[in-house]
Formats: sequence, C-alpha cells, structure tokens
Amino acid sequence: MPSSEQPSSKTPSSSTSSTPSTSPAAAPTPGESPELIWLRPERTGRGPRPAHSRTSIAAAAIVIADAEGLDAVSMRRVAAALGAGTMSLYNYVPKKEHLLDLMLDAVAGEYDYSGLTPTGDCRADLRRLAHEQLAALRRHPWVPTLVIARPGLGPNALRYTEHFLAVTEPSGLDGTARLEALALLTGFVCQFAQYERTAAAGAKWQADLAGYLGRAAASGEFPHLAAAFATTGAAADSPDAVFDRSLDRVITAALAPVGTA
Amino acid sequence: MPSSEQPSSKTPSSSTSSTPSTSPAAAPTPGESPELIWLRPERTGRGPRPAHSRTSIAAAAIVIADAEGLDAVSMRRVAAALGAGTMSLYNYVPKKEHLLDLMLDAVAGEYDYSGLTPTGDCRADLRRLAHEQLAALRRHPWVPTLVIARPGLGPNALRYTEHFLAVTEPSGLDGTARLEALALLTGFVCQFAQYERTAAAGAKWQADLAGYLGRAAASGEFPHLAAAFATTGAAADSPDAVFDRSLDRVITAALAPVGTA
DNA sequence: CGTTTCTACGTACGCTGTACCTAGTGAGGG
DNA sequence: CCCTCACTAGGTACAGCGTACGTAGAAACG
Repeated sequence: MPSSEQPSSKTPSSSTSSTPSTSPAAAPTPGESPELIWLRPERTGRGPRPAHSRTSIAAAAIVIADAEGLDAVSMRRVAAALGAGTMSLYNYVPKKEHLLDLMLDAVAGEYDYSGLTPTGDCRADLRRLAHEQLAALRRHPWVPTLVIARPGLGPNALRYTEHFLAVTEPSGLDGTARLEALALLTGFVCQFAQYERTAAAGAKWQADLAGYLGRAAASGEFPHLAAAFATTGAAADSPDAVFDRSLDRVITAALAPVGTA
Repeated sequence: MPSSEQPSSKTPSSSTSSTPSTSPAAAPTPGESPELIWLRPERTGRGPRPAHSRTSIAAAAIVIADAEGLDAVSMRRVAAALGAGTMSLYNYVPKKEHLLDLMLDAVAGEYDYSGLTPTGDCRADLRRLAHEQLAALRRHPWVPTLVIARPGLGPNALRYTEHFLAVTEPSGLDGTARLEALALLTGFVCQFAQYERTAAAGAKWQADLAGYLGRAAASGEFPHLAAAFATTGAAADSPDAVFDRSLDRVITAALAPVGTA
C-alpha cells in the first residue's frame, strides 16, 4: 500500500516455471466458484483459444512490480502490457487479489532445487534454501508485503513446501513441527528482506530517521536506546553478515526438538 | 490490500496514550518538510486552534480499521467519523501513509508496561511482552500488514524499544544483538497473528484450501506433504499452545550468544 | 449446420488519494 | 487598538482505481 519504491534490479532468472500439466488443480468446479484461484480450471476447452495464460499475465505483472513497485500493478497497466483490453484480464483472473496470488506463486516457481537437493546435513540445506529465498526476495522486493497478507499456497509454493519437508526429514521432527519451522524460517527471510528494502529506500528517509533517533537518544528519555546506538553507530555490519548471523539462530530455533525451549 | 476481514473484538483498553509533551519530536522543521511525520511539529502556535489532534484522528481511523478492515480506512471515512471535511485531514497529515504511521504508533501506545517491568528473568519478561503484543495484534488485526510495510518508530514504538532493551539487558548481549532480537521477536508475533487471522477468516476459504491440499496430497506428487498432513490432520492444537511452543524457540534463538549457532 | 459457450473488450459507476483554491479565524507586532 | 498574516476548515475537481454489465464474434460440440 505505501509507495517508496526503489527500482530494484531486473529479474535475471525470471524463468517462472509453471508445470502446466501436473499441477494438482483442475477439478471441474465443485459447487460454486471457489475462492482459491488454484481450484478454478484455467481452461474448460470450449470456445476460442485464449490469447494469454495465467503464467504470462503473472509474468507481465511481475515485470511492472519489479520496475515500479506494487502500486503500479493495476489491471489496466497489466492489460496494456499484454496488449489486451482491460476487461479481458477478468477472463483469466476473477479478482485482482487472484492476480497477486499468481504473482506470488510465479516467484515461488523461480527456485531451482536442482542445486540443493539431498545432503543429510539439515542445517546446511536450510541455510542454502534461505539464501536462495533471500535472493528471490531481493529480485522481487514487493513479495514480503504480499506474502504476509495472503498465505497463498499455489502449486509452486506447494513444491517449495515439499522440498522443505524433504530437507528437514533427517531432523527427526514430526510434520507439524516441520511446518511450523517452515513458517518461522520464511517469515524471518521475508522480514529481513523487507528490512533491507526500507533501509535502502531513500537517503532522505534514512537521514530523517537518524536525526529523529539521535534527538530521541539525546532527550535522556531512552537511556538503553541511547546506549545501544552508541555501541552500534560506528560499526554497521554488512547486510549479509547480519543475515547469516540471525539465520543461524533462526535455524537453531526452528529445528529445536519440541520439548526443548 | 486484500479484503476478507472479520469484525474482530472491539478494542477494550484503547487508551492510546500519547505523551503529548515529552515526545522527542518538535524541532522547527530543519530544511524541507521531513518525510517522517514525527519530525513535523503538530502545532506551530499561530492561527486558530485546530479542532482535532493527531491522536484523535488516529483513534478514529483505528475504530474503522478494527470494525471493517484496513480497506475501509479512507480519508473520507476518517474525516466523516470526526465530523470534519475530507480535506481538513490534510492539515494534520500530509499523506495517507502518515495516517497509517499514526495508527501504528497509537497501537504501540496501548501497551501497559506497569505490569511487566523489572524481574531479572529475561525469558519470562520477553514471554510476557510477547503475549501482550499478541493481545494487541488480536485487537487490531490489520497491524501486521501495515507494520511489515512501514518500520514506523514513532514515539510509542520508541518507548517499546526502550522497554525491550531494558528487559534484555541481563542477557549480556550488546545493543546490536538485542535490537536484532527485537526484530526477530516482533516479526514472529506479527507473523503468528497474521496466520491466526487468515486461519479464522472464512470457512469457505478454509474448506477450499483443505480440499486443494487434500487433492495435492492424493496426487502422489508431494509425498512428504501427504505424510505431514496424515500426522497433523487429527490433532489441531490450540492456537495458544502453538504460539507458546514456537515463542519459546524464538526467544531462545533471539537470546543465543553471538558466536553460538 | 446450428447452437452453445467461450473470448475480447468498450462503457460506465462508485470509489480512491490529493492538488488547488477560497474563506474565515485569532494571535502578535506596531 | 487594529492590522496583518499564519494558520485552519473545507469545497471542487481530476486522474486513476477495481470491476459490473453488455455486446460482438469465434471456435468447438451435437
């Protein structure tokens, strides 16, 4: 909802793999039209062939979001990018929310699990997975905002979940604990990416904040905060160092056996 | 951005304390108009007395957001709720984003630290703080969506930070590590609240999702996921149990000494 | 060869944030 | 004292949003 977008780098590996045939959807619409777009069949087979696809629509929307931020993603903009009339989009996507779902799942489809499949070392696998995830979020800085609002779980997200469960199998935790671990870890990565994003957003904002915090610290009302800033101010670790440090902690927390605190 | 709002319980302890005098803002506008609303003085002293205040505006907006969701918070709605003209709001708030900032900080002002001040037991203090936070987020389900988009740091958020730093002082961690711990913990609580919210959102959605996951599991494409659901399906722990369980892990991770993984 | 069902898309409505402009008010300086 | 000028309140207007609805035409099925 807020603006303050930086252009961000173009998506280099925008493969957006979609597995068109094997996705677990495609039931013939049970009762009414389902709320989840993944339960709506993409094609029913009758009439003229559609000129576009969910995948291409999501890709177009992602290009816009990467370049100009989420606010720039409007039905009109996406339709125009596809060379289609605005209302034609509604033949593919019942509501804009569903377009956002498609975008999120397309990003989830960018992961390449081939480089990080088996090894028995749970921690190392998770570390690599988290780094892959962080890279994706850096490519698409609008994802954290969206993913916290909509749990999603499209076919590509399912594949991600499956991979996570496979990787954490040697941990000895049961399914529930491992799903909670997944939530913990992806939440952390999203949060970190978001932090990075706002940190890099604008020099003005940054300067204003620094001034504000400085004045707050100087007011004497916040002694601990002042102390913390006194020790921090000079250092300013590299983002990746901070990420790795916290990531290790989060992995530890996520993999801790249930009884342990 | 998405709809799917449940009414949620009305805010019972909507004190919205604001500390009107001692806030660390009120510098006479350095160069241009600052991006942070906390750096803009609320009153300059000249002209007629304003009919409203930032606090009352934020309170009105919060009532709307609690009752009808974030989407219902429009400048027109808030102004109408205050009995003011729409454009009059812009005398108090330069942009809508800043109204959202005010709302967030007002929620941060609901915490009552009197019941949870000193004890040397870091873990217990953090546990209580997290529970207080979760309660606030349950009262105001729109907060997580907002807080991930805007780091905020208004005067009440500063007070919260100060309290957190005070509570974690006996941990022996330095300021940086404790601020990272803060981010980790509040991120977790927000994420959990958000999860709870979408879980409670709609039976239809829930049913659709269950059906979808069931079909996914049955497809044989996701063996680990199927296994996880087989073990989980029956149990379904109480939300608070899940929260406490994960909370303990997160606290452990947050307080782990730096070198440790 | 209908008939039926889909696709494409223009128009229109109610809503949004907010730029700009007009009045009026009340404290401060002369 | 009054004048002045910074401030407040609020109306009007505009571009843009999501999307309901309706029309026109094309492709597949019986």
